[in-house]
Amino acid sequence: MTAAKPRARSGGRGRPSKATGLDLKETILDSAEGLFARHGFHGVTTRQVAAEAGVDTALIHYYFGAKRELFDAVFVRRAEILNQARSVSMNAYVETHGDAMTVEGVIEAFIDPLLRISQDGGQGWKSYFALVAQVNNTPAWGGETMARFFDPVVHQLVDTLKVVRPDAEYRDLYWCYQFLTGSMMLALSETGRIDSLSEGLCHSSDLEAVRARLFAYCAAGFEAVVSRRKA
Amino acid sequence: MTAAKPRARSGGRGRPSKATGLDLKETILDSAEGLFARHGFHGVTTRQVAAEAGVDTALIHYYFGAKRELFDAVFVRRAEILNQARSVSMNAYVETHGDAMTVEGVIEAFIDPLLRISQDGGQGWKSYFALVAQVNNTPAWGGETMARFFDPVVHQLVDTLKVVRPDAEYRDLYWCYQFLTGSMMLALSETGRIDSLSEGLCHSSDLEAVRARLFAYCAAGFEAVVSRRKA
DNA sequence: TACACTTTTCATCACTTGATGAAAAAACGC
DNA sequence: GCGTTTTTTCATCAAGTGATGAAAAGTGTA
Repeated sequence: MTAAKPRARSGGRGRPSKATGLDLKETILDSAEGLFARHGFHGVTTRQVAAEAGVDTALIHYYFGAKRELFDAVFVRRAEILNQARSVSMNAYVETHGDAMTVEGVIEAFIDPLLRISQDGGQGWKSYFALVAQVNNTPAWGGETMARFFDPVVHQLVDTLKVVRPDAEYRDLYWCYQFLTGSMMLALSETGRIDSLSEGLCHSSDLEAVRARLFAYCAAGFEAVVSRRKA
Repeated sequence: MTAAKPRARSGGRGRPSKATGLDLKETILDSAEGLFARHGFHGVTTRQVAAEAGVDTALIHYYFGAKRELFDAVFVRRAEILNQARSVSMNAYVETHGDAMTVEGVIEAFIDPLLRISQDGGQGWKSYFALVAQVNNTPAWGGETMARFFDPVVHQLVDTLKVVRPDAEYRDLYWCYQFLTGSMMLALSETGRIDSLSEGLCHSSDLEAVRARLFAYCAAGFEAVVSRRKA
């Protein structure tokens, strides 16, 4: 599809295209990311990745080894950026609000970085979120992969929520997190389903609409579960 | 794994194994369902399906044609049962409650049939829900598939909610439905992620715990979005 | 038994898959 | 320039892919 000429390098501008190998590596990761996001791990062949990156098949194995290692490289590339952004956001919220923290505020600090990155980060990030959503729903090996990369920041969320609502049970917090992540991931993956379902009334690419509703939605659901259990 | 002997028929009990073809067809669908649910469409080969069903590869093509048609047969087999159960449940709720309908009641009538079926329907249904969840997060062809089978009952939900909250905007209703379905599908697919995340505190197979929280969670989120937009 | 019909198996095809070793090309150090 | 190392291409392999036609086995009907 987006076929690249075999030897088109880094824009032909600025530095005299010194780094020959490194940006090809990134190009391969970009192509793999988009394809994996659309068709899943097994739905993509190394030849497709190579073709879209404008590169020989063997080069993929030269840089990344086996196909699964390529996938992991795609997954890990943005995971750390993501985790750091969320962690920073939540820490900032805790520091600036102190005793005035609210459930909705904490949830917003947890989700909003992802929305913002998706809005400002270009197509690569959108593909990545679709990829994560897919992995999240893969029973076979998705669970371990998600846990390996995203457990710490989730625990940070749960612990912060526990500070805001000290009488909440951890069981409830974890269940509510699961509900939250289901909604969030589906929104971030922008499947386009809501577009046809609502007959054009909503657009899954309209993350501003998500922002205007998701925080309040999750926070209210959250409070309801916690208080109901308390009663 | 669950290898079946090539000629083990319908339990060896009761009728003298008259229906030779039809129950083999079901056996193939069962095997395909489980494998597709775990590894996705592209992660499964017709040979694997045949092996687990204890059947020759060619028989799959004899009954279902191409691999994709097999997948569609798996998908459609339970979709109608599902839709009817939900439709019946919602109609019953509307009839029995009339003016006393609540948002939470409608949502429960929409979700609870799925939870009940998953609890009482055996492993086949659990696999099926995992499969649907996976399709729901597949950008390539998942959207059309979901729309084709599940749009009507969703519109029924949205319309009923509109009756309960006449001043709500359809845009909000559709967005809230998307949040709801993200949570619901993740819960139904029982990925096991919450088990390790909560360090044993929660179990994704515990649908009773889901029932005790999800309805209230979604309903409260719902009311919050609707009333917030009104203000 | 003979016949028609359906179901199941067997053998195989044309093609794709992930992967590799060796050669070629490019980049680098001097 | 020259030797070395890294990067990229080429040719190819062994295994597996979905699919099919023809034969075999089974089933029902006279």
